[in-house]
Amino acid sequence: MTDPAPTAPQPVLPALDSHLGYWLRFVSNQVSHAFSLKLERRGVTVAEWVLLRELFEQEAAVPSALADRLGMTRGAISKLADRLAAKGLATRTTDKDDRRFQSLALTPQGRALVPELAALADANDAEFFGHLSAGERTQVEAVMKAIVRRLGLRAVPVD
Amino acid sequence: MTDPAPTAPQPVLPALDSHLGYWLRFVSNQVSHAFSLKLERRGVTVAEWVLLRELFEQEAAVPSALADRLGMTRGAISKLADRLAAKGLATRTTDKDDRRFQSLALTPQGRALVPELAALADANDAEFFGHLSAGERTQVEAVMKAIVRRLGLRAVPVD
DNA sequence: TGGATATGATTTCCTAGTCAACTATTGTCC
DNA sequence: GGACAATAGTTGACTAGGAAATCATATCCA
Repeated sequence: MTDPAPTAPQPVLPALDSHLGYWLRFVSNQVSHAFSLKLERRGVTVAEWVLLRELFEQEAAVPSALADRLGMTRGAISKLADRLAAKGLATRTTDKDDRRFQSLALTPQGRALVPELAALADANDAEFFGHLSAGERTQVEAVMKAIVRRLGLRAVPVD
Repeated sequence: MTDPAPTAPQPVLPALDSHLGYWLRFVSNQVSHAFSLKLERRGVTVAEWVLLRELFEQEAAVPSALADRLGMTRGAISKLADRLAAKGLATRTTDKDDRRFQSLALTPQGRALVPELAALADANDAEFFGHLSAGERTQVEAVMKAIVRRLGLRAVPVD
């Protein structure tokens, strides 16, 4: 660990880009950012899109279950629901039987919007990954799924 | 586009997890989150780590150049520098010749800390990707690098 | 019945960014 | 030489989220 060269005072670090995580984050950030720009033109954020999509498939959903599923806090869901409601895309209704519970549901506008946003998501994915060969695609996807499985990860990635 | 089945009112969306970007973000988020937990124990955030690392290699750096390189605004760098200074990890000095310019540099504590954090980064990467075969690693890395190159992306991924 | 407890949602405070306005300094060019 | 443009950094208003306290409702059980 001696350092005889007077012109090289600091030890060398392992290169940042030697980490696979670095490249993943790099690409992933760019993909997300590009997508957020597309969504922005429709007045929607990525988090909002994720929630809208959940509601589209569930018809009506309980906020705390959504929080679990999306890996967000209940507080965050609460505010997100506020925003969606303000935009006229979703509504809250409190459960008749147990008034602690709410259910969130899409408005007709919200329901109409989701497929359009889904098309943007498809386009975005194609933009970044469409040129990959089928082999590359499945290989990368298999590796990612294996990691998820191995570590027992859950939760839809939001941000 | 008619929908004859009364029990299936909504059209089906392309599955979210059919997107490669979905899996990338999923894994990438988990990697980042795990890393942020490790850093937290040393009282450092991910953004701070990235900046510290840059300073470690550059000896002294101009804030606005860093902002460019890290894909952050000058305002963010300014506040980040505040925090690093408050923690005694970096210092600001204004350029003698052009007093608009500053240069940021690590303090001895900052310099001492970086290799420790780098070890955490190594450990984190190994935790998620260490079990991959050399072939898988290089394959995934090659695909990511190709995407970066193809789209002419720059900027170190921070968040 | 009614008080402790549990649970869902909201609210408040905090952090860490962006954006845009602002300050300070330097350079330009008449 | 002096007004004005350009550039670096800072600041303030705003946004989105997390953590923890709080509010509302329901359940349990003595």
